[in-house]
Parts: sequence; C-alpha cells; structure tokens
Amino acid sequence: MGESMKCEQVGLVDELMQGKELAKQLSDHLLSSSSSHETNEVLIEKILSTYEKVLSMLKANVGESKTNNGTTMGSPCSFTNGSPRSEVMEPEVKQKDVFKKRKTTPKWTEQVKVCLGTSLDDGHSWRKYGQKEILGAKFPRGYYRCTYRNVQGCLATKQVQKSDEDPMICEITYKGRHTCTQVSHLNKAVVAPPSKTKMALGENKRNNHQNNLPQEEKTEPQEAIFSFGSSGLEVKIEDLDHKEDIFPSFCFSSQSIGSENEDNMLSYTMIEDNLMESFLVSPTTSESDVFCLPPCYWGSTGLGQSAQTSESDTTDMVSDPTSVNNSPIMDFDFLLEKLDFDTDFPSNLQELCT
DNA sequence: TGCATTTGACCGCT
DNA sequence: AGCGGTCAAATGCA
Repeated sequence: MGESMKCEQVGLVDELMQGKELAKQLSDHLLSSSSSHETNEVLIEKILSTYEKVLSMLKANVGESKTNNGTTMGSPCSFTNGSPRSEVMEPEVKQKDVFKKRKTTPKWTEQVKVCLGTSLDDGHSWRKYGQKEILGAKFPRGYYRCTYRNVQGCLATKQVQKSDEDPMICEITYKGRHTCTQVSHLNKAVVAPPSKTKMALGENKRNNHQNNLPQEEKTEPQEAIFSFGSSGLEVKIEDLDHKEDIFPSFCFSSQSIGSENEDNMLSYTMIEDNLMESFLVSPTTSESDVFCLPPCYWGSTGLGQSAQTSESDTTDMVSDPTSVNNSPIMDFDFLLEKLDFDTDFPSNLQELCT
C-alpha cells in the first residue's frame, strides 16, 4: 500500500480525467452531425480503454484490500471477487502487471443474474454444448456457445448456473464477445408500434424463437419474460450483490401498471458490455425511434464493476457489428423518458410476449 | 434430414 | 490428482 497506492490513485485520477475528456469529445462529435463514424469509434475505443485501465487498477487494489466483500446479499454467487466460481476477477491480474497485456487468450467476461421468472434470453442464440456438475454447487452448470460459432466464427460463450441458495436466480457468466450479426432481427421482433410503446421491455418475441434457446431456458415454468398478468407490471432492477449506486435499483410502476407482483419481478444486473451490445440504440440494429431493451440489459450506464474487458476486446467492442459503434450512449434517465407508460403499456407488452 | 440437446470422455490448468 | 471446460458421438425432435 502506501506509496504504490498513492501512485495508483494519481493514475486513476489521470485516467478518469482522460476518460472524461474523451467522453466530452465524443459527446461533441455526436452532437455535430458532421462527425464521422470512424472518429466516434476511435473516441469510444479510447474511452473504453481508459475505463478498462481504471477498472483494472481498482480491482487490483480492491482485490487486495477486500477479501470477500462482494457477498453483501448473502448470495453465494457474486459478480466480483466474492464469487468462488466467478472468473470476473481474474487471478492473473496482479497489481504489478495491471497494464501488461495478458498472455492468455483475450477474454471478456461478465456475469448477469436473472430471475428464472424471466427468460434468460439475452438477445443471442445459444447452443448448449455441455453440462457439468460443479463441486459445491447444487445445480449443474450449463455451457452454451453462440449458435453461429461455426457459421460466423462467433466465439461468445456463456455459462448458466442456478444459484445454490435461490434456484429462482440464475447466474450467467458470459465469455467472449459476439461477433455474429444475428441480434438485430431479434430485437426487431419485439418492436412495438411506435405510437404505443416506444421501448419494448425485453425480447419477448424471442420466446417464439425458442428453437434457438437452450432447453434449460425455454423450459422454465415461468416462461414469459414479462407475464404482466392482467393487473400490472413491476420491473425491478437491482444489483444483487452490490447495494451501491453503481447499479441503482429501479422500480417501474404506474397506476395503470398496477399492483406489485413479486412473480413479475425481474431482477438482474446489468454489466457494461451488455450495455455496449444491446442497451445502446444503434441505428444499424434498431428501427427508427423504437427502443428494444433485452431484459438482461437494463441498468445504468455506469461502469460494470465486474466487467472485464481485455485490451483486444476493447477493439472488438468497437468493431463488433452488434455493438454500439457510433451510437449515442443513452443514460437511464433518457430511457425512462422514452418509456411510455400509457394505459396500453402492459397490454402491449403482453401482446409482444405472445 | 438437419439441427439441438444430452452426456460420457477427454484435456488442460492448478 | 482433482476440477472445470470442451469435445463429440448418441439421441431426440420437428
């Protein structure tokens, strides 16, 4: 600690300042219609790289000073270094080589928790390639890879495991970034009539696309993502592990939406790259002013504290056709504004679900 | 018939 | 050696 901590704090400030400046530049670019995609991409890449550095530095510090502080919810699965099975906190990232490139294959890792009352659909097609009993875990872990792995060489994988303590909670660990281009049509599938609902609350239509869904996901009893029922809807976004405001909790309700129903509660944690891939509205993947929001992708646009982005992946992030590219980064307030809770809202969504 | 899932075997890492 | 991750043959389903 001591001197090295000071140095790193200075570095953190520097990086954050740089990130801020870059973000400002990007903002200016986005506001000026004359800015090129390339410029924006470069800026995004720089910003992400900056934040990656900061995250790495923070994690290196936190990882040393904090032994197991990630289990604030009492959950055995944590997004951060608290999870014994998590790869989020990669052990090889030591403080002294924080800025060194990893020798291992670049890997981008994130975790998402989703109540099983919701679909685990995250906007991608997954193919199960394995299942394994995990030591100390009640439930086996399912291994999925992108359906388009062979066709498009998409190397994205994910692991799905039910929480030991709460089988209704699923822990999903994503690895790798989707390089396939199969997302957009799925998002479009849930597009609501613009005059009614400006933002679809999840890829409900994907439930009709179940051929691409792993059985584990599509056979969950509470299949409908937002089975809002006749009376109402409550969507609750909370960070299951961190009560901090990095991922604040949101509770949508309106008079028309009606009563609170725990069964309809959706809990999950948004991780930054999910945002980058789907939460952001890309003119290339979304339609006009309609916002499609996969259920896993709700949350703030803050940095996902558990997201792990390698340097090479940062490049991917920009080049990924399904990712943000030159799209403006929307904050949640903006999305809330876009969310039109008129009286047709629940019914619209229900239509979309079916 | 083609695609997805299941599951035992194998491999690599620690 | 044990464990987690992946492979691939077998099986199921539409």
